[in-house]
Amino acid sequence: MRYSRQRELIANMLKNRKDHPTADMIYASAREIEPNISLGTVYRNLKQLSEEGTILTLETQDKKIHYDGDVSRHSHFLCDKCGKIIDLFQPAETPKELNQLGLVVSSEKCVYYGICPDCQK
Amino acid sequence: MRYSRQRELIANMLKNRKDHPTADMIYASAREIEPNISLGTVYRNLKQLSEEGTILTLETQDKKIHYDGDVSRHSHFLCDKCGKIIDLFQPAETPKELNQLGLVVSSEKCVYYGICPDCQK
DNA sequence: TCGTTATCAGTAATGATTACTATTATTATA
DNA sequence: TATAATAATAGTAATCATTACTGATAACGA
Repeated sequence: MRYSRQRELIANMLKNRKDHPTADMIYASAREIEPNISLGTVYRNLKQLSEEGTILTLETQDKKIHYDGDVSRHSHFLCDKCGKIIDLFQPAETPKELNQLGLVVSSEKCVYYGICPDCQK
Repeated sequence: MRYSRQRELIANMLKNRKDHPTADMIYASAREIEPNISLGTVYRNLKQLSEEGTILTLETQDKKIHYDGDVSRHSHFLCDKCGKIIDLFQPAETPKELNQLGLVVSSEKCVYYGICPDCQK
């Protein structure tokens, strides 16, 4: 993969913020620094960076993909009402500790990613 | 919520199958029994049923929502290559046990849902 | 049985994401 | 350092899963 100023900008922006922005939010921020960057470029690079493992994705109920520049091991809390995303770093991931953070948890979704036995052949 | 033949059909179909179909897959199956059911009806009812907690959703990388009629506590394995979804019932959710199932796990995503402190006020 | 209204079928609209194309920028190599 | 090969880009059009809309139908309490 070749170097590109646009990709570097996008990656750095994600590393320097603690929220979980969508593509259009990143596009808006990137425009302030690189006024001619296009939305397609943002999408393409977000896809590349996430496939590389440089950033993470978070598929939520709002039909938009949220991106996370923090690839350290942590989970997320998603508010069913306002859609807010809260980082959960260990060891705050037991029902007790979640309650102590003031979070009322109603459900939990855990997904593992990798290669299945069929595709390993 | 009123009774509807269409909603009952959709719910029953999901309860009776062990895969994780998308809306259009459910639409196709439903058409075989209820030939005039519309795609909009399928989407509307899937949304209602999942908001109720009768069924679960699984947001994957393929941009389609997958539905699961099994609401018992379990996780999922998602193959990065073929997109296959595999149910993981406890206690098969430790790295060791996942390996014993022949699954090479490269990453893991855990999300909790509920109401955040702000929205509880 | 009747009135209210949730639900439906069918279709149009939405909107996030991807594809396309001519141009520009990176990088390996002479 | 100049050059050729080709990723990557900006700008725009297309895709397609999902939602919204509308007039007709069906559930169900009174």
